[in-house]
Amino acid sequence: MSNLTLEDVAKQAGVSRSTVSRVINNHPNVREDVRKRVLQVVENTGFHPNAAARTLASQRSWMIGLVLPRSVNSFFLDPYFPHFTQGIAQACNQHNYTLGLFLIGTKDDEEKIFPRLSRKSLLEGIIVQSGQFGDQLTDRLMDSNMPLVIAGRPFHSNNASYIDVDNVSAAYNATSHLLRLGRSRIGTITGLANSPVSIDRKEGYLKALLGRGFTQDETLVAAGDFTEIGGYYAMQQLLPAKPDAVFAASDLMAIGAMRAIRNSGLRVPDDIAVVGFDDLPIAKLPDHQLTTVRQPVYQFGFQAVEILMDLIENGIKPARRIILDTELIVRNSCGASQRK
Amino acid sequence: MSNLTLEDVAKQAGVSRSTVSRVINNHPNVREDVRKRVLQVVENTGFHPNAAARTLASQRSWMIGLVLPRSVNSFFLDPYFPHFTQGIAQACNQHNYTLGLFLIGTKDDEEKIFPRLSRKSLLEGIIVQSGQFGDQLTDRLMDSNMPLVIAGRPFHSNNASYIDVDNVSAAYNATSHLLRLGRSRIGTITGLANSPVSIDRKEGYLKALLGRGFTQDETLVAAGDFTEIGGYYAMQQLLPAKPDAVFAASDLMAIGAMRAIRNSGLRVPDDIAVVGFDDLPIAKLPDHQLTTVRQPVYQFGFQAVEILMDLIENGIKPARRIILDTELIVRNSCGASQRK
DNA sequence: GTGAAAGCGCTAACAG
DNA sequence: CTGTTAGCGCTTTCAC
Repeated sequence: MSNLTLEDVAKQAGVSRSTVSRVINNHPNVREDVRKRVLQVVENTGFHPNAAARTLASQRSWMIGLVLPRSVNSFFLDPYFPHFTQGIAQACNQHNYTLGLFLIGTKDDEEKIFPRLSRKSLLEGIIVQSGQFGDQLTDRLMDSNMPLVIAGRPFHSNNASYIDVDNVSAAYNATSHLLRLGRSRIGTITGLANSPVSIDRKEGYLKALLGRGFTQDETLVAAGDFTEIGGYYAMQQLLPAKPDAVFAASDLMAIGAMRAIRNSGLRVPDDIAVVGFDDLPIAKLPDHQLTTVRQPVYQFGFQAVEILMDLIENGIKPARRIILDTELIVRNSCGASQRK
Repeated sequence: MSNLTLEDVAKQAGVSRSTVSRVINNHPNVREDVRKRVLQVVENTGFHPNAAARTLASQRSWMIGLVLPRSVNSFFLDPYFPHFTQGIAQACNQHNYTLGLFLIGTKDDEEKIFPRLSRKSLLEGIIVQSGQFGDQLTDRLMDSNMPLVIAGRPFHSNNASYIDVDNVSAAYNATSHLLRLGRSRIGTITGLANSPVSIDRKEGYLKALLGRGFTQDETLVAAGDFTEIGGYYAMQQLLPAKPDAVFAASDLMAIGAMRAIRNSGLRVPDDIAVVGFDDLPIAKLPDHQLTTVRQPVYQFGFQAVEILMDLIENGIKPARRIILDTELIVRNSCGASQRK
């Protein structure tokens, strides 16, 4: 099928290999009729340049990688990731890049895959999902001087480029909203322990409470893991503390929490108001009507790619940092509608 | 960092480039002490072979692609896909292959991406999700004589390799189960129109009904699209026909259907029994307790890769066909537990 | 068991 | 504007 080479096309078009190369790479300095003639042959023969040869000669692979470290095990549980991936894939399509997907399952995988990630001959750049503290892969990637964009601020941001939302103020706003609605025993369900997202969201939550003169109450804080079931258990843990509201660090956990609340015979939002984080499509289902912090997940992925392109084209320093806006979407689960 | 070449390593180890090549490729015919010496240098220098050069010289890229055609727009809505992708990714890790992800969004994407897929210089093989009828991409891929595994039987299986579950008997069993429980007005919510999965599952459903002497009743058939909301609407459409059971072609649709049933003031399973398809983690949530057909989604992905490896190593003919087993998982939504 | 040499198919100066 | 000429870094005969 496609064992044609530049040379073959050149011969058929009666020009040199270089000219064909110029044509397929859209270089100027080719006479219009020659260009047409070559294009014609390319069309007729169905010629496509050999990717490996092109990469080798030009030192550009037109490929980037999306890496999900081991600690991010919710890839297939949290709808967040498919959306995020979708944004990345679309941006790649638009920029004519190929996307490599690296889901790290085990320590072993990590060892095997790392060399593939860090050698420029395969990837021109990497987007890595920020994970938990102690995630060595991210650290090693940061040291590899590959163009790298971290999705979500990393632990040590030593000059690394990343994209994030302002989790602290988002959580602050969400919690403040509950306070304004008159709730006074507000709990929180945090995300995966030791991850920057979780830490930041908890910080925003606390800031709102302390700012209103409340004191920190550890019985109102429960650890989740970003999963629905994790939210369910965390809520069960919270119930004895008699909260009248809860801020969950993800929609999935908020939904789990609502389930736990209802199972215990209480009502949402009458007895306990709930606010989530993400605004995934499920949040707006009539069953949930979840008040939540909307973050532009798709955009998040899309822009991560654009930052990466910038890094690739213009060098990795200075580090680029982008903070996307969030928005509080008020539905019924927080009880706002009932006050009117 | 890694601008080292074989030549550099060779020099440092006092051998020739070929020998180093043999060592890093685990070829026999290298004296043990030489091998050790070379390995030592490789270790010290952190040498990693250039992927592009290797691909060019050996004509092997050690990379496969996962392609989701345009008609498969539920990638980020249906948890099915992340699970499937996870299986593929794990298998790739195990076999030391790199996975390329190609999410086709528009006709334009398709045109741009197709050449990347069909030239062997980038990918050694492809897994494509079977989509709707008229999905040109899949047809073109089948014609490209690239090693290709279709996930879910394609429309025209002209000698293509694919992996699937026996949707007809799975649906037959699910429906028969409802019949055995005494239900007599069983509706179905089909998947995306014009897709083999949907057709097969509907066929199994009908077969069970007809086999029991029922006649086909079109008012008991509603079209969904594999989404939750699609299942919801489809169920609303079904309600006037007063079904006492419904078989949905996916868990997500089954969940949407249950929501519609409850919203209309009816109970599951008392008034209407529900059976789904997939057995995703959400199916077992206490809210749903969904009786469903379990298909091994992760395995599906994993084995798709293994078939592909076989195609790559041993030639694409004859076509390989694998049908995975399903299992009916009985929970509460079908009403089985209440009969005892 | 090891080295020399010839590519793999393309890009990119450099001449002309 | 076009062709010639070197590579890009590796694999793989083929001698020795």
